[in-house]
Amino acid sequence: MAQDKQSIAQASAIAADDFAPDGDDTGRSNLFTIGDLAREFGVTLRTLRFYEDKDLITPQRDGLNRLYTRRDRARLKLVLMGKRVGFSLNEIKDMLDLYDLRDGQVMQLKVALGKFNEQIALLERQKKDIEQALTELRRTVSVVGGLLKEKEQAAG
Amino acid sequence: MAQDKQSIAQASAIAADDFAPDGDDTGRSNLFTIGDLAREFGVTLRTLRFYEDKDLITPQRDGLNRLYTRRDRARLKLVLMGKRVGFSLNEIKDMLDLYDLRDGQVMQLKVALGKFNEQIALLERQKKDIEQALTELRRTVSVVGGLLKEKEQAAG
DNA sequence: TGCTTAGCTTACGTTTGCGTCAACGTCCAG
DNA sequence: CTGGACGTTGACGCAAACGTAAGCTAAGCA
Repeated sequence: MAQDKQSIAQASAIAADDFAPDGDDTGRSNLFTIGDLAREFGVTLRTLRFYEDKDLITPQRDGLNRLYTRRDRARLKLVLMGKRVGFSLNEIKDMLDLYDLRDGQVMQLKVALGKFNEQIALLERQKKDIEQALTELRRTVSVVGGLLKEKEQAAG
Repeated sequence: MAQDKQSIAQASAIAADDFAPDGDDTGRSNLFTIGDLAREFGVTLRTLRFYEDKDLITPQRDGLNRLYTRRDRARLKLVLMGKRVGFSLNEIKDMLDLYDLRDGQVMQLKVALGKFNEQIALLERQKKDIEQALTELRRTVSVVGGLLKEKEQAAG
């Protein structure tokens, strides 16, 4: 089953800002090390490298060392949000790529909106499945519980 | 995400009978071929062989061909029910093995009951996770939807 | 100089549940 | 004799997301 363990950690919500054309890169602390981001978002270094390998985030380099910009950080935020709501990394990549095309902004937002709605439908189905499973389990528990009572009385 | 596709097909409910000491094997049609069971339960041959490989079901042989008894059939039923409610094949195997020990019947039923309740708790957690994801997605949809309206108005 | 911290790359391992060939054997109807 | 239907045993493939070494580098500091 999915949605397993640690659904804890960073659940930094998405803001309209995260969908802005290009995060204002004129602040001060604009560069992060891999460790910085890992700590901030509660992921491992391996994870960040993995995401890079999958072209989800593409930090610059200072020699060999990775340097993440605010834009990278924003992307990571979107990736993690995507994961939380059940998208696969591939789906997330598709959306981010689409976003990068920037063919007018509107198109991509519409596409994303579509995927979000699909995902909502999917999650609702899963929720139903789980509810059915719960129903069956509870019924079974009562059946088995009944048997147990009998047995214990008989043996008691 | 789990609970994916085909949650359709055979959802033959569990009855108290399925937990009986040993299915009365004195009826007539007591032997089934692999194809029989596959059709009856809507699984593939591959699946049944796979279950055998995992020691979930251990049919006899007629030469090379598998022959399933009513007991095997009952086990299969339990396996599929276990799957429906989210147990892994390993967990299911553990329970079936335990069941086979038959150290007094009561003990195993108690253990199973415990696992069922754990699973109920797990599913409830997953349900909550999904609900949270849904909440976040819906919020995001409204945010993105808002952005879209703005953009479309601006662009006319 | 030696330790610690932080980072790097490469690459195999893990888990779950089968799908999908490949290459044959067997038996029955036509 | 031939073509299906039904069955058999391997055995590789896959998807997802990293974990987990192994082995190396470079900087900082005590």
